[in-house]
Amino acid sequence: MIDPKVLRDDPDRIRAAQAKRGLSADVVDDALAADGRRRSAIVEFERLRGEQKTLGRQIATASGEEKQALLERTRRLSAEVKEAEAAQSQAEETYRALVMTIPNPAAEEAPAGGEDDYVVLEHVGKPRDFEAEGFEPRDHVELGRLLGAIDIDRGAKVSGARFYYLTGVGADLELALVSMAMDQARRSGFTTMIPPTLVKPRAMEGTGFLGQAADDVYRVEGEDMYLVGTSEVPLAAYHSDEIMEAESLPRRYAAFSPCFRKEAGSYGKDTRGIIRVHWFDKVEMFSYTTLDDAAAEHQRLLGWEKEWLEKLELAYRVIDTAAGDLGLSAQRKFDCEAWIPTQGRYRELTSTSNCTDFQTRRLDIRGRFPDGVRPIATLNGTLVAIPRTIVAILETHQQTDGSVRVPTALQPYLQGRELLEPASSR
RNA sequence: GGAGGUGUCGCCUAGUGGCCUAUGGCGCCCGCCUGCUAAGCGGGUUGAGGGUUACCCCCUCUCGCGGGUUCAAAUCCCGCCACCUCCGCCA
Repeated sequence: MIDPKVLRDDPDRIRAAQAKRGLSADVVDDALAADGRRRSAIVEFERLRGEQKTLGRQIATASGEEKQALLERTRRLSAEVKEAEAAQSQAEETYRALVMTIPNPAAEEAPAGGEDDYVVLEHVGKPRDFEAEGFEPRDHVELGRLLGAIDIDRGAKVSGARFYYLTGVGADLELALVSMAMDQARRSGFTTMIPPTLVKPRAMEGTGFLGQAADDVYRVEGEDMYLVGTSEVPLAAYHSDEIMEAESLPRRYAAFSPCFRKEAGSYGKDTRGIIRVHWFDKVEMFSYTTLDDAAAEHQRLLGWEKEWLEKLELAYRVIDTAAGDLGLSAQRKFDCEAWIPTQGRYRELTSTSNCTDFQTRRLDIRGRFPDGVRPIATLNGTLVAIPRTIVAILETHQQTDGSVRVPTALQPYLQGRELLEPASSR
């Protein structure tokens, strides 16, 4: 949720922020009007309630006719109070519903515009030149089949399109990547976590996934529960309704969890392979810190993501996502996109967002500072999203015979294996 | 899933319709006293919203959550949630 004070005192700032994302500013005016109605409803209720309390105290000590007269008066008043209270909660609900739809204003540094208006910040590593090496790279589907690592056909048979089995060395690869990621996170000061992935609406809404993003979310039939699309959700909600001691910040968590996404609206996109799937496992980094430190923490998260990709010896670039592509909660977002040889382009492998106080306001998370209780910031960043990382590793490190070289840093997590070889040649 | 119990401030706790504007203790903060420390003494210490807005101040809400009864609810009634104990089931 945006800062209600900013909305009230400096609505032009929110209007400009809407424009930068390519959104209408009408909601700003609607919200301002609703805020006015809300405040007058509060004043009216409090006036009546105050009167009721005053008279109530008199009744307690009055007697006889005086008491009867007071009772007569307060009986009517009681109904008015009830009415005013209902009007107040109605007005607050209307206001809240409007404000909740307003996205986090993008950072000044974030590029304006939509999906295609990102800015490339840097390239790291060089995409492997298969032409110069004189062979046609196989795609991950074929490599996965050769290695006995990915079984897409049976995934479809059992669960449908966009599902897969990781088998044999594929399963080993996931466990290795997860262990390696958790090791890195632990060394970097993160508390490792295994969070629940079925959550109540509050957690979903608090992290900004129930608004226009709700289409992409699995809801459990017959229960008020959702399957999370990222462990950002349970990690953000972890400290909901809490006041965190300022000196305990930054607090960092790294969670391993499955992620579930409907992928609504992506029909026909990435239908081949495991680039875009309904379920995958992920290790996610999550930080709680002060608003002053948030931008610096964002750079740290990006730094850990880069360290990770470099250890996997992948070529990638970093982009600064444009305002319109930020999602509801983020103020700024960096994506690390790895080069996928058979696609001839960079694809998102990790993504890190600075959500400033947007989620903490919704989840009632604050910090206790020497000068009082104030909002704090949350940030999230992918360490490893398994399927896409497997795609990048297989395709990047493949050899002419279909075997795949294991990046040095990963070898200790794969029983020392330096090479993954096709099942038939073993 | 069934039965019973519990839910009050960071923690413990008093509180059975109006004198609750919620008690006391611990912890914490400020001050006094004091060779130092401890003890002692005095004061402060939930959070949110609104009025006003430099500050002060005033008001409303907040006793797990939501309803209801009543002129008036921490207190009475109903529903829900969480935890504890037991039973059932289960990895």
